[in-house]
Amino acid sequence: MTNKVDRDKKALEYFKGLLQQKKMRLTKQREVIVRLFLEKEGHLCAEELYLALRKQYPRLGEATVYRTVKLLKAAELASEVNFTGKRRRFEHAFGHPHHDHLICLGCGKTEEFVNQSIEKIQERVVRQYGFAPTRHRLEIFGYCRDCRTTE
Amino acid sequence: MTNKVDRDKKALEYFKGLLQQKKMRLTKQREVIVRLFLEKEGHLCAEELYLALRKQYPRLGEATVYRTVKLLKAAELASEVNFTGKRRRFEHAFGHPHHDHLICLGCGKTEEFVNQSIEKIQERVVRQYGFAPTRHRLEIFGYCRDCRTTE
DNA sequence: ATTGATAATGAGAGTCATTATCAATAAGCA
DNA sequence: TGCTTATTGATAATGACTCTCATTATCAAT
Ligand SMILES: [Mn+2]
Ligand SMILES: [Mn+2]
Ligand SMILES: [Zn+2]
Ligand SMILES: [Zn+2]
Repeated sequence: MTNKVDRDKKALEYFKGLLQQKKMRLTKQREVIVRLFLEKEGHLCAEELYLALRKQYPRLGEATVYRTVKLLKAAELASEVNFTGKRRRFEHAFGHPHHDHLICLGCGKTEEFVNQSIEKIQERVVRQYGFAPTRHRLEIFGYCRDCRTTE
Repeated sequence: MTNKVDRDKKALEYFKGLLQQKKMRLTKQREVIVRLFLEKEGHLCAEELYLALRKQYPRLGEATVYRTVKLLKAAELASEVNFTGKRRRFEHAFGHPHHDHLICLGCGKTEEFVNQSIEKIQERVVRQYGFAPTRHRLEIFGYCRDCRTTE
């Protein structure tokens, strides 16, 4: 049962390893962006990371955050979600297995779920179509317990 | 077994009815845009409709197409999809029941499927979370029969 | 430690898809 | 056939990135 702290540490080490392997450099900027991304939970966008970091690092550029977040995705430390059609958001992927989402249209809250039966049936579906899947997303929009009208 | 022609005719009538009901006007532009949308199959975007129509109607404005397509969605004649994160696309909704998608990352082709077991299990999932769903999307990305490498 | 090659950064310009603005036009009812 | 006003088309504006490029910083080799 690895806890968050351990996982984040491993994730960072993994990221550093990848950079070396690809002859990319571990810059101060990349480090602080990755650290903040790992520390925070939920679905973050580049701008949020940028705004949170600019206080302590006023010289940090927004483009660098966009670049780093893209890098994180390529490194599979982050996976992208986009529920609203507006901003791209990123969630932890390192040590976080696949899951699907319930998205509340009232308060914006999201819940994660996994259902093995659904996953299994999907395998059958793709087989029927001769389709070789690489990833999928199942997103259910509606109203959470707190937001649904109780009538 | 209503055929496409009948369904499209009904869809157009329904649209006209809605306009009247909302004291909106049935303009020449709206009519040709809706007609083309209904006539074409697949996932269309505003630009494609615009480009196809500008030949015959060179004075048509692109903004009008964007506006009309939004109207079509509000009228539930169209439903929106966005597989790539780029352009918004619209597919027929009138007389076309819910379905999910297989999207080929090789050739861009999409296939539609419905699986009642998956739909049923989703109902169980949302019940568990006290969630009141309004809609969902299940999109499976990968490679179709023609595009998958046969190794 | 110092150097040097070059990867990365920051500021701002550019892009793309879409939306807003607004004067001119045209539905549709009287 | 007017009259009211919803709608249009041209264009400006916007949001969310992405690119450009001169400057800076990393890091392997000395
Ligand atoms: Mn999630
Ligand atoms: Mn479809
Ligand atoms: Zn809610
Ligand atoms: Zn294909």
